[in-house]
Amino acid sequence: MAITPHDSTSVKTDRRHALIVAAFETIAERGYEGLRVRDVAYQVGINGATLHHYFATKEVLIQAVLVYTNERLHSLLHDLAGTPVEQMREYLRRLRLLVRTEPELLIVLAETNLRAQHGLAQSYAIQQDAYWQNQLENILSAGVAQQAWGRVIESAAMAATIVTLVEGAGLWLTARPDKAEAAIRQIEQWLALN
Amino acid sequence: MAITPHDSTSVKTDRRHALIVAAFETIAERGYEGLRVRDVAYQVGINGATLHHYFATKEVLIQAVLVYTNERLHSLLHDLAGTPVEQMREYLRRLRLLVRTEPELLIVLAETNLRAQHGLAQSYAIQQDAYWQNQLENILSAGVAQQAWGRVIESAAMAATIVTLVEGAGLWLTARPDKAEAAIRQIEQWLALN
Amino acid sequence: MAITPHDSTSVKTDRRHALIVAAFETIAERGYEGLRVRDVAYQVGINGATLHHYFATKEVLIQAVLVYTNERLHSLLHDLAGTPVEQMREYLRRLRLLVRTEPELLIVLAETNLRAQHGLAQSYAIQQDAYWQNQLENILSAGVAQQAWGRVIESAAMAATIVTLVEGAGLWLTARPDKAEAAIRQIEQWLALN
Amino acid sequence: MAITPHDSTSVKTDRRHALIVAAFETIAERGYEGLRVRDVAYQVGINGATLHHYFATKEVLIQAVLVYTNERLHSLLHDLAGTPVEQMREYLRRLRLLVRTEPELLIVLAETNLRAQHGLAQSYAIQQDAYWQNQLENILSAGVAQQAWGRVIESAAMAATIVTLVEGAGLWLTARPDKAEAAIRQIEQWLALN
DNA sequence: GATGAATGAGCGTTCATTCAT
DNA sequence: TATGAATGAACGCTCATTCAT
Repeated sequence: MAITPHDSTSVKTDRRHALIVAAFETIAERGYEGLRVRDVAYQVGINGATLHHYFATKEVLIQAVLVYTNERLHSLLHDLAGTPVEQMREYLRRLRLLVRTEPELLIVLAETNLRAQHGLAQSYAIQQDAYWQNQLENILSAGVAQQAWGRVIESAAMAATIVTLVEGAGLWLTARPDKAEAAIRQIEQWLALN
Repeated sequence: MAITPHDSTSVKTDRRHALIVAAFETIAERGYEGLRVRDVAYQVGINGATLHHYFATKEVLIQAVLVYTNERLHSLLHDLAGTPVEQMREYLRRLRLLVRTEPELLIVLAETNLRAQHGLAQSYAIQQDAYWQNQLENILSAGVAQQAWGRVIESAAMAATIVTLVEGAGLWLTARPDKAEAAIRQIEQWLALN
Repeated sequence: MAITPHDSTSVKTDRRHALIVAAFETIAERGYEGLRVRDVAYQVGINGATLHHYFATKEVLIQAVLVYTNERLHSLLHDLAGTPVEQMREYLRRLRLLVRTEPELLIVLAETNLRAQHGLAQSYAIQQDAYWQNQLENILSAGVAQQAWGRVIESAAMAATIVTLVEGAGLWLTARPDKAEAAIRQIEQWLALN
Repeated sequence: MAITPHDSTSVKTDRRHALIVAAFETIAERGYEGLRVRDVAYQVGINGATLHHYFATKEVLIQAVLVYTNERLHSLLHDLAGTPVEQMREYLRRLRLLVRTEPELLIVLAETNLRAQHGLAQSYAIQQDAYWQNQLENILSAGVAQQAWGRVIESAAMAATIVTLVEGAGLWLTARPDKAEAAIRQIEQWLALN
């Protein structure tokens, strides 16, 4: 049987990751308003001071959460195969799953975008939002070339609308999760995917 | 005829209102995260302790801001006259004006709805959101009866979509005000108002 | 019998003064290294947070201690009457008294000057030191004009030497108080005052 | 002939010495108030924890700095040859050089003596100070026996004055280096060495 | 009603020290 | 010997709230 030494590098990475996730969950649950570094540390079973080994300041931790959040969000766009119609169908399928199993993601996204309106990490938020919209636009315009959507649509405007709508639904994922479902159904209708 | 001095009741009311407005503006600028009762008090020229004569706790002040915000928001729906088409046209005109001249309103709405996801004043937020959506739905269904929208629409879904879309745009009013304009234009297109 | 209401202004001034004195004494006893705002507050019987009502930051408190220290030190130079010889005699008498009854003053002066070498409040320290030296030089040169010192002295150099010597003695007031006495005796000898 | 690698004892000694020097320089630059063991360790290229292999506690490191400082200071008294006049001339020449090229030494001495007033390593400071004064007194009294100083001086008092004056000048080496030069010139004048 | 003073609880952060590897 | 990880105790400071005047 092979020796499987615990790789010390990954231990550190793991703990960093655990802290990011704990902070992420705290933000989802209590918002930035309720984020306390001590609590985050306790959640992963370490002392409040130890957290500063991994993240020099609270703000650095938050930035790591931002990256984590956008990575997860953008991963919904990865490896979409087939025709534009198939790609959008798959994308909306993933979105639906996300809303049901990981609503925290869209909540944290909302928290982050709102925070950006007050100047914190604003340019990063804008950039990530633009990336999302562009990716959708690419799929949509490919479909337009094939007259795939069953009606005339303007790719850029539709992409913007989808993004804004999903972001708006993210504001309500705890209190009114049905709003997200309604939004997704609406998108399906616009693209004649139902 | 007797002199009618500014009676003390209205003085109190005025000051309460001034405090609500100051809190509202602070939330718009810095978010709930950056709301300090002392700052609010200083903005209206009173001592931080004096504020507690008007609002027992910070939370009570915030609730008053909630009421104020929703009143202003719902006032966009007041006195809409004429046909459903005219009513929607007027409503969107008002919305456009709001976005340009008082973006704070939608920003505070976003802050508030997000906060409600963490359990604070959640039922109130749900109720106000439902009121907004219902009012729109009423206009839209009246239009449907007259085949006013140039195409087949489902009133309830359309009302929900409009509300969610505007709320989503509210997340971006500082960093990307163009998103709100795009959303409104999109709504006009759905309703064939352009 | 007259009513003697407790003047609220002086209450605030008194507490500010008490905090300055408490900080002064802490510095004398433990140095800047051992100065804790909480301890200072507790010494005057108030909560650590309350101290910040009177001094916004620790640094502001320290600056107030600096002013207090230099005022007390320079007060030794006030109202020196008579001939230059009499003035110096009186000055050294006061210095001797100070060393015996309030050695803290010269210790805090040493702490402060040393701290200034690391850049903190340096210009203030230089200015206060220059004032001290100038005042002495004025007396000494007046005496020179009257050939009062029994021998030829160079006023500026003598003033500088006296100041530096007293400051050096201040480094030892706890462990070797005799060094201050020796220094003063030495000065008397230079000026033929004994 | 066998290879004689840098034996481990001297490696350890070297590193200890490097740490002492680094601590010494940090104290000169930022005072005891600004001394951080981590910083000292990083300056010599080791981890903060590793420093504790060489010095069990911060206080032990500081004591080593004390010894180092006094050794360097007393080395100015080594190998003074010739007549008392020649010895004092040489001593003051060295002192002048020290002030210009290694002001840190007198600054750290001041920091250390001041710290001793608060009870830390007090007896050691007293002892070292006494040694310095005695050595000077020996030279001065030898000169007195030869009527070397051009005037009547009291060896013990003069030695004490010189030490205190130099210590006082040490308080100002950064902000007012001219004070040290003035002090040395004054000493030369007292001993008719100019 | 209005205020200055006061407070307790808590916050993000620092740092000398310990310890398993 | 050397280190990264971890910790407890503390620090300066903030803030909503209370209270006597």
